[in-house]
Amino acid sequence: MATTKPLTRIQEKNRALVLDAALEVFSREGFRGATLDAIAREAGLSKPNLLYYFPSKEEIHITLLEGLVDTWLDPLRALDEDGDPQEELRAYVRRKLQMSRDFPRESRLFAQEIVQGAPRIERGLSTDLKTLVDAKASVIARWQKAGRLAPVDPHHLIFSIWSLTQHYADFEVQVRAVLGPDRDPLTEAEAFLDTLFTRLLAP
Amino acid sequence: MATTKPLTRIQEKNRALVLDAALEVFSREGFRGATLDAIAREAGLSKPNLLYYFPSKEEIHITLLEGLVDTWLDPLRALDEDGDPQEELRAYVRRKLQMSRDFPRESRLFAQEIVQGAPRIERGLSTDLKTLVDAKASVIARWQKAGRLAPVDPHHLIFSIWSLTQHYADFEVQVRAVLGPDRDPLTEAEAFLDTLFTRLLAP
DNA sequence: CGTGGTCTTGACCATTTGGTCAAAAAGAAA
DNA sequence: TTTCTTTTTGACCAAATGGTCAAGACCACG
Repeated sequence: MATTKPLTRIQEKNRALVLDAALEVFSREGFRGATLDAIAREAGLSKPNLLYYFPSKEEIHITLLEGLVDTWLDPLRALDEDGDPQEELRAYVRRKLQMSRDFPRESRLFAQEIVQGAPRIERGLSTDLKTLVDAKASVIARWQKAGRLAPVDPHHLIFSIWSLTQHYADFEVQVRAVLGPDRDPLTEAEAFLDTLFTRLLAP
Repeated sequence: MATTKPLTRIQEKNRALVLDAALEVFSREGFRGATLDAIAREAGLSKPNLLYYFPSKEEIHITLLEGLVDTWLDPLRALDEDGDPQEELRAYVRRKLQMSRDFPRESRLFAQEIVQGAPRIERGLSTDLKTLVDAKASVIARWQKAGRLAPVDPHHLIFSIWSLTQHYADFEVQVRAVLGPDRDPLTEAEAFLDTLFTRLLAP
């Protein structure tokens, strides 16, 4: 097992610097489009210096994605079976939308990875992700069985939340192009999605 | 203006061959990840031969995207003001979902382009796309004013259709990973989305 | 046939890019 | 200061990649 040696202060700082720069570049250019030079420049380090902190471009990418999946699932984890079903789900939508607002780069990085067949995170997909989603789908199913929620397929309900919220981060350029420069997509989306899910979830 | 010379039969055939191969490779690997060698191999041509039909990698990509935007908007164009509002919109959803089933590569290619900021189709976005969407949004608004549709924001309604339907093509790997191998995502989606929009659109 | 255009390709090239290395420049510890 | 470790970098390298070119193969048609 990896006997993770404690990182020095400089290592701590510079690894974070690299990861942030890499997030910026990877999310903008994709894995293949991102160059080590570009990441190094963005991080304010020389290329060899960058490779002193990470052994390879791929390693940076993997590190980034691994940290991501967890954060990504947090809002779903917070779904509480003991709460009010409709309010719990609407709150989930709001949390996801908030992530599109606060972490668009992360959302796009993740989206690009999935669109390309998730070559670097298959593991996390079929295990961690599926496990959690199945568990929460069961919660939703129980709510429905108790008549507290409309009987729509729980898995697809979750997909719909993902797609509707992430759309505003991943396809931001398109949304802005269509709405024009004077409208605020995310604020409007919040109201729209609240209406949508209120109508969808009522028993 | 481009005095488009008539293409020979061989040109016709091989250009189509190249475009199909390019669609396959671009949609799988992204623009930067796709190599001319890979496209040539997929097309069954030599690299110089490929470049005999298209002057550059970028030109192939652009040709592909231009042909795409139109096809992409067809289902929306078909939205008919004189039809039944709810049925028209549900039919639009079905058509878009059908495209996710029939043309997932096209969907993914388009998605990747947008996620990366649409560097190669900005023109089409702020003109063609916006124009058409604004027009159809007006149609929806009139339907709503007549009390034939729930008063939800027309633009976001259209976004929701895009995101929900394209999700099944663009994030197919994720959807399959979560649903497991025995479920058919698209068939289930059709039923789910029909329910969703029935509930959302009722006045 | 032959001839003029179309199509195809092997060899080649310049640039980009991921990654290495040895040696210099900081730090830390004494 | 001295010494030992950690950081930093300029110079390089090999492979990959987009693209060129001249010459040959193929083809239509008078």
